[in-house]
Amino acid sequence: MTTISPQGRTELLRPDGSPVRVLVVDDEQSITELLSMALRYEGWRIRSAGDGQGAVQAAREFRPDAVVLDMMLPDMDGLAVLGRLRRELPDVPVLFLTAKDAVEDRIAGLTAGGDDYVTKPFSLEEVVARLRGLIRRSGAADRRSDSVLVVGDLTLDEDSHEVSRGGDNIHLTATEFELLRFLMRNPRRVLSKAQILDRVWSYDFGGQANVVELYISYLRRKIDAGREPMIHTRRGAGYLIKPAVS
Amino acid sequence: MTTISPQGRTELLRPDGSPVRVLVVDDEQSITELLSMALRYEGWRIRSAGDGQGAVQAAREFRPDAVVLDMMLPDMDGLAVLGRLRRELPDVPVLFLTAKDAVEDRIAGLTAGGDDYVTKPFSLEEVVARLRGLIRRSGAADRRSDSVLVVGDLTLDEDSHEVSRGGDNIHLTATEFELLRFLMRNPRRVLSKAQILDRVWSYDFGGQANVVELYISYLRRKIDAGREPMIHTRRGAGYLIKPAVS
DNA sequence: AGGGTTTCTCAGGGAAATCACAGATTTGTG
DNA sequence: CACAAATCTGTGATTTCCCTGAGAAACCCT
Repeated sequence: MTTISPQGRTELLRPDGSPVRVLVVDDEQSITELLSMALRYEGWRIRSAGDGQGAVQAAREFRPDAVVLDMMLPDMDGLAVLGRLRRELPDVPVLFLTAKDAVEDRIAGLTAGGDDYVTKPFSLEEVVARLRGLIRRSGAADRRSDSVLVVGDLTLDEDSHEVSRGGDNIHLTATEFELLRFLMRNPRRVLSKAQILDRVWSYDFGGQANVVELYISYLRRKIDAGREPMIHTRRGAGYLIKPAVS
Repeated sequence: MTTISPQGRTELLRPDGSPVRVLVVDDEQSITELLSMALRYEGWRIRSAGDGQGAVQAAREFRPDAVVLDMMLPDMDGLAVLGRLRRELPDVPVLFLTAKDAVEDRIAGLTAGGDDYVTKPFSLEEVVARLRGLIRRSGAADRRSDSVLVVGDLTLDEDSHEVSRGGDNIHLTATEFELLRFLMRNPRRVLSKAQILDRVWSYDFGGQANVVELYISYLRRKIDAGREPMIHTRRGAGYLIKPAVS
């Protein structure tokens, strides 16, 4: 089921109305903390583990609806952990975290069951979106929830990556797409440049903060060009998106 | 009966609307896990067994609509297992898994009754497709469901392996065919290279991920050449197929 | 054995995306 | 109105990703 929280954010709930449960497994504490924060903010219940042992035990006790699993753990091989997790939780989808350059060798066969993966360093927007997709498709959350975000006459389909405004198709690059998704998931809410940077860019991004301005500019050209603007600047505070008819 | 799930995926159901049941028998646990995940994702109910004993017992209790049976089991000869299964489940189709170099004529005799076989190492796309075919033809699922995929003016017949666009017949190699089938079974959905690799190439494929790019390139030459393109690249995300007229 | 076909690796070229930089523009303030 | 701060955007360098030609190896059929 999808509900609208008092703050206007949408969150997934299980069919019985209880919050979705996610287990996060990574040996770097900074990563588990980062992810836990972000995923709790989505309205999910989070448990984390720092090694394979702990992961298996947490799986047994916590009965998560989805797992985020780093493939590089200190005590066990990622595949071994996966096997043990599968025995505990046969139908639970897994989102793998892998190093950028290790993608090809070990992921083979892993995403076949409908699992998914993201490479480190990731952006939170990416992780959250993938997890939402996995949970949605696994049936842990109500299947009626679909993959299309709508704000005014602007739509964004998370499955097909298609964006259109007033019927016109709009092509976006990967970064533009993620930025717009973040805005559209928080309509009518001012998002600071820092929030956007933390959420849309990967956690190790070391560049200039004005990339956000730059990408807002790109988005405006594609989405607001010649139309009633939907993306607004709140000087000194940030940006927000809302339907054109205010 | 064939239904379209909310996500746009098609899944087979039995005439009474309950999910199709499949028993997977293999002594390598990695294989049963891989298959279980993939087949569950098709919307089927799965039970697995690791030897002949377990298979016979599971057949008795679980009453599957189809069986995937490795012919190399530790405790019994494959033929013996088959015999015992047949006694339990006289009309249930069997998909055999055999080593590449196994004696083919023996298998050929077995498949005469409407069964089928796949050689190891297999691709999931292959197993799923064969299984769907067996189930469809056995009558466990509604027979009205047919074997032709259609996207725009492009059609692909899973039985005859014929592909045509706008009336023109197109010859595809085996790999090209499986890639196109996978795309067409997920129209308008972005599929990552990892997903494609996991699904279309065999589970032990250790090669370069750019075979996917290469085969996409081959497909384009045959399908999109001189026409409105149907295969699209989403840079940084993957590929998708959709009708040309958008 | 031999020719045709298919699968796959490798590597070069090219296009697209990302980002830094800097100057232009806007906005709010006194 | 003038100024400063904040924001916007044009330009181009760099990086990343994708496409495809060429050829080697495996396979298949006769």
